[in-house]
Amino acid sequence: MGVLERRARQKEGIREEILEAARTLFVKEGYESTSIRKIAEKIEYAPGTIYLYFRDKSEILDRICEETFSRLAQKLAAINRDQAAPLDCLRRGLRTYIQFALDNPNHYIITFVQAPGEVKSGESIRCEAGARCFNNLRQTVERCILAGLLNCTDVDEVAQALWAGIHGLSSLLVTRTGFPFVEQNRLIDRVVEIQIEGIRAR
Amino acid sequence: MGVLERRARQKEGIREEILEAARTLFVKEGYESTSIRKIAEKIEYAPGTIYLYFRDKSEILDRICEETFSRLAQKLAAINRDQAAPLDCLRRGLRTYIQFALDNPNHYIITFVQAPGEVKSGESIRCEAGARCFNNLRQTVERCILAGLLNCTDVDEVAQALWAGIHGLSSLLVTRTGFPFVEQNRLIDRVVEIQIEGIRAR
Amino acid sequence: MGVLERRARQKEGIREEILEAARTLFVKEGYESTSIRKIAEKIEYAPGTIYLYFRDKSEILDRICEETFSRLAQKLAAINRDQAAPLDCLRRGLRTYIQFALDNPNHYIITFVQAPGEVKSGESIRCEAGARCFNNLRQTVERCILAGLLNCTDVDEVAQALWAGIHGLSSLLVTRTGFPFVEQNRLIDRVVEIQIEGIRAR
Amino acid sequence: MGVLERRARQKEGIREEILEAARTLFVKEGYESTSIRKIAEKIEYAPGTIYLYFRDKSEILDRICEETFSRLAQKLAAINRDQAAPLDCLRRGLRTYIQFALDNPNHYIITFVQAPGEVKSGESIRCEAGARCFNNLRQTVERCILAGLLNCTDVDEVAQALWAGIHGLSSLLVTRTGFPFVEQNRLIDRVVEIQIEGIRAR
DNA sequence: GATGAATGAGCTTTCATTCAT
DNA sequence: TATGAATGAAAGCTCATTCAT
Repeated sequence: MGVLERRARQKEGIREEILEAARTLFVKEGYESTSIRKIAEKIEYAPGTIYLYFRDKSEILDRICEETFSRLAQKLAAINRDQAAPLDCLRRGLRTYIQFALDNPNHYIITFVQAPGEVKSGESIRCEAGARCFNNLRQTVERCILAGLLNCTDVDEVAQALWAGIHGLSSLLVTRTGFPFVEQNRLIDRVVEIQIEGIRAR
Repeated sequence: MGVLERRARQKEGIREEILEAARTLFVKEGYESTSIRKIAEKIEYAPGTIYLYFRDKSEILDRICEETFSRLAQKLAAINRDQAAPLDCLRRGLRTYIQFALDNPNHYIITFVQAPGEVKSGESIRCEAGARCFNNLRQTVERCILAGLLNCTDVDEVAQALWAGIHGLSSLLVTRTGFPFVEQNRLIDRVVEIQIEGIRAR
Repeated sequence: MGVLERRARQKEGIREEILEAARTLFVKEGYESTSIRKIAEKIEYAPGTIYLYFRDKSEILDRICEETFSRLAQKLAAINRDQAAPLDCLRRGLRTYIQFALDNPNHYIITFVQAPGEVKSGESIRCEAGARCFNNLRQTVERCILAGLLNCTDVDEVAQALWAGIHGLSSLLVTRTGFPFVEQNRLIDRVVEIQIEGIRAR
Repeated sequence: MGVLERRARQKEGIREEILEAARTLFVKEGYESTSIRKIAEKIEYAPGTIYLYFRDKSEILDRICEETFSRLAQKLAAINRDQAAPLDCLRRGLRTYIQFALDNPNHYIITFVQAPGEVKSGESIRCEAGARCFNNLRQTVERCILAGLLNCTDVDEVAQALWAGIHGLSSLLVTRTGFPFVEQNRLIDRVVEIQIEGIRAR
């Protein structure tokens, strides 16, 4: 891409370009191995330019995580607003979560998989944002319990258990790409059904 | 004890010290952020000394992963050999896996959580070793299916779904230590029961 | 030299400064013993700065050799174009070669004296460039042979023998500076005359 | 080679083994790139053992050079003692020098080619030893002059010019092994004849 | 806003050398 | 005599970051 074309880009788009480039590189090379230089090269700007948009490298990571949480929370909130049968809502919520991970593997890995200890700053921010995200799942579970559909009445216990199930599948699918998984949709169906069947009152 | 023997033990001791220091730092700071210098400092040796025991940095990681897989595989194999009711075996296998993660959080994170892409060398070795590890779970599932106890007859499908469930819980518990989980044992019980109830034939 | 003075230097001169410093050090300390740090120190810049101008250490060496070959080839080519008596051309060519070595001892040592085996990269490039350089001498010899002036008609044999003679003198003069040579010009005259007399038809 | 065989070697042979291994490595890898460790490995001893025989690395280099000069000087002295026709003696001296270089390329490169500046210690020793070596050639030249056979009566001037010629050929042949030289014996004959013809009185 | 030259600290790794055994 | 563990220094190189322009 030539200089002129680059100049023609929307100026306010640079921030997004940086985030996108960083996201890709953070996952492909790892956060530590991704240098500001490489990000700058990818978007064809000088290294110094990055610092006009972000305080430092870790802030880029923070923004990526925030953005991820926010987008996932939005998707889950939409399901919450749905008036369908609670158990169907829950099922759809689980699927939505998994699908989000598959659709945004880079986002997911950076935000949900990488151990927080690997990153210096912004941890609390991300945890709080993660909690907001988690609350959507929690509310759907609550509706199921209020409707007497579950075999356990502790909202948090169930919500956390479900989160564990779908996070496990999501993280394995996006990080262990070399593993010989059975056909993906079948596996997703199975995991979701196990969770639903496993909590249903009988 | 002869001089040679004592020397050999001393040497072995330093090796272990290095591995232990590395394990801690790899998790606290991440593999990339952990420098040989920092490991050497922690055990109060000169940086060069590390190279008397390990070819390079990645070999340290390889040894840690190998050790982890090997220890977990051993635990799971023991359960496989048990002649108890298949479903009980399975239940115990799931618990054992989770407990292993809780007992060896550093091992678990490095080996199972960190995205393989973050690490250059030894990947295939670790993946193969991981597969061996997974096979133990698979065999237990097979026994359950042969006994007609499950609602699904695809061994791999079930085994992978179960792995997802327990890996999800394990990784969340060891990496999201700041998250307000419900009482740990209760959560573990719940997750295990969900998986078992979710696959049981009715 | 102070910081201000350094700042005042032409930016485009830094490349040359690096090359000059490297040339000196490569000869004084040897290529291997010359560290990037030492080069940087000599020109009063940070080590990393070198890498803004050269990909790595061997590229500095490559540039120095290239430059040397190119400059010598140019000088020799000029003599080739001369229409004087062939034997006079040849005599002048030999003198020019020796004078070049004396005028650029560092260039000469690095490019012609240091054993190629000591250096890993760029070897073929330098050998090829050296061959181009040698061809100029070869052409002058050819003219002498075609004019029936020599006692041997094998162009390569004569050219290589002459090269040996003048390279021997050049390399001794620039490397064995402590040796009690007779007065330099007299020695040069003698060597050149020996070569010319030694190949002349009688 | 096993440990037992190694133990069986003559103890006083270790010094020689070290020198031989060092000689090979110094030329193949360069002095700087040859580590004490590599020398020790090659002879299957511990690094520390080297220091029982040599004060430091540079002393190894010194001993190699000394040995080389001594052996060459011996060969040339033998020719000096010969009572043949002076010019024949000289011719044989030149050939002997070149043949020595070809027979001991490693020795020759280390001692005569590598710029003295590349090496820190022992320089004066080697130069002095080199001078002793040179004196043999000088004496043969003197005999030729006393017999009125040469076109120049300055012993040093002629001797140094001859040294230049044969050193040039020798160093090119042993260092530029990739260069497409004409058949070696023909080239040697030519160079020797050029030197002899170039100094002969007419 | 954007540049890119420059820095200083840090990296992994190798080295010559020492010394207790 | 010989070992080999250990060291401190230094290597080549990359980094996040700054700042004059």
